[in-house]
Amino acid sequence: MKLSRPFYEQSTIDVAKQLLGKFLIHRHADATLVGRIVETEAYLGPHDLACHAAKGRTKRTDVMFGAAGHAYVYFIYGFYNMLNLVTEAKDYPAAVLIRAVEPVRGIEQMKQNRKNELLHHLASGPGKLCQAFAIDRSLNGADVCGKVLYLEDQGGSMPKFDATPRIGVDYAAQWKDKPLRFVVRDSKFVSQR
DNA sequence: CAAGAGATCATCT
DNA sequence: GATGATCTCTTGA
Repeated sequence: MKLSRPFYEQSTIDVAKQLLGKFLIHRHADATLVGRIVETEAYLGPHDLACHAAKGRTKRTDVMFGAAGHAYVYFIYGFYNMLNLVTEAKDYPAAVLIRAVEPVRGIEQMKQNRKNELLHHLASGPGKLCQAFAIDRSLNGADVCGKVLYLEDQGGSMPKFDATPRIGVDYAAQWKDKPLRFVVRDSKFVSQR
């Protein structure tokens, strides 16, 4: 069952937790790429110093201020794209970063995209995931309740997970230690280093 | 195995 | 002109 807009309109932390175990699907060219989400991070809004929107509304963060259920894709370090899902109400800038998935379908295509044969190196990090799933800034602002890029609940209970501080946000003062990163317990497909 | 550097660019000051 | 929600490779022990 495809996740619809109201799912993304919930509180960002709830969305981040509930996304664990859901399936990310990208219908791209000939291939359908599918992965099971095993790691997410919540970026809570304008007061969260680790959230890009803490610096205000700019061209880059504009999508986060829009309606829930859209993709916020941005480019960083000159190399990598990051995939986020916009949450909460319109004009409230919050999002969930998808950090890692377990490859399920389209694995051959992912290996080609990544130029890497090892299953647990295909999408075990936000930059790798976008490479494997052929996600770039052309998808920024895309509706994830549509037909190209979307998420599915395929049943089953929510996996057991741990909450830890977010990665790479040491600059965020008192926000850097908040347990807003959620990882599926015992998954081999979470981000590595 | 851990640590460090380099790659490379959109965005903001 | 600086910097970052990263990854890979190289180095050294």
